[in-house]
Amino acid sequence: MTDRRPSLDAVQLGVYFALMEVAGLLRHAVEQQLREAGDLSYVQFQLLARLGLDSPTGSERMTDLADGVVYSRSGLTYQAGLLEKAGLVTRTPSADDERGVTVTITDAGRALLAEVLPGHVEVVSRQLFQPLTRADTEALADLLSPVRDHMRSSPPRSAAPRRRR
Amino acid sequence: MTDRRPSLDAVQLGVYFALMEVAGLLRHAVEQQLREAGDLSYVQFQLLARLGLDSPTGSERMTDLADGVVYSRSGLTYQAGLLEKAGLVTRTPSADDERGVTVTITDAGRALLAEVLPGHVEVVSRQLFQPLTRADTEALADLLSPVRDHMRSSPPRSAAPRRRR
DNA sequence: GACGTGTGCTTCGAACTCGAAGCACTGGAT
DNA sequence: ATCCAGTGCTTCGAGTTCGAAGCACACGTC
Repeated sequence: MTDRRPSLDAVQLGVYFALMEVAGLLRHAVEQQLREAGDLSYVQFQLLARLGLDSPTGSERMTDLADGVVYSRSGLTYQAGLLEKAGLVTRTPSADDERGVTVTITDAGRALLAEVLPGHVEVVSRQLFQPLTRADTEALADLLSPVRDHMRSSPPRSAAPRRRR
Repeated sequence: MTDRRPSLDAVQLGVYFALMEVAGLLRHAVEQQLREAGDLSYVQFQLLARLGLDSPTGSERMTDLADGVVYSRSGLTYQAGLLEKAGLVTRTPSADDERGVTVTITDAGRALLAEVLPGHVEVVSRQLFQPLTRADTEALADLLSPVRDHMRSSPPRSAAPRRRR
């Protein structure tokens, strides 16, 4: 019988730390650029990108958005409020489910997104992909995908068990 | 002449998003475990781990710590204060440089670190490495290392230009 | 050895973040 | 039809985060 107690060897620890450090540094670099280019926080950019680029309709429900960007629901309410105040998105009650709120990107939102995107891409390109060959990038994609899928299968934040009353 | 304007293709975009999502989800999972096991935030754990595991002496200067965990200096002052109040680290003026502050992990800090580490490792192991083979892990290590080194070479946070007076 | 720029850390205020609790609607069971 | 547990979102309070400004020391030049 093998050791049930999982442990991490040096390589694994290295990967873990490197992953977190890379993500942290990248996020930082990106955050700075976004702040300068469009006065957006990273989260706000993520929300706009998700609505403007990933979603065919430009709309999504709050919870899906929150899970998509790995963010707390209450935090999303706050950020969505800011974006709405800035006229970049609109919030409307969902058609089918009266509880739900649908967030939709506005034309102004799309315009701002288009404005900051080149610089954003530039930073990511330089920081993340410069040291990687084409083949490296593809290898990385193949390695990260299963991990992401695996992690997603864990119950998402929104499914956090509620306190028993 | 190739296009000077960097752009990201679908694969690169996927890698970028996957990377950030994986890091975010992993951080979350780990954060929960740490909170339950030892009432530590992720940052606090990182600080203790860096002092207790990476540093031979168990000490490091504030700025190095801040850069190491990708964190603002002022934030580090705050967290170091909390850790000190909890008796997990000590802060003493540096011997050679009167401006510097050396942070050192205490025995209590080491004890707590040892206590939460197994659970931490367990979470990382399950969330991050379960879908990866041994070879995958090594490949990932080889891919992330150059990226991390590349990013580190950019001026660190602490070197942020100060406002001209 | 006095000056002045640079660096290390802290303080400060404002903004952000989170989970818990609360409110509103849904959908299945009775 | 009524209940009630489940879900979607917001509100709330407490804690955290950041950059800018401030203070103290270091190290170069003169």
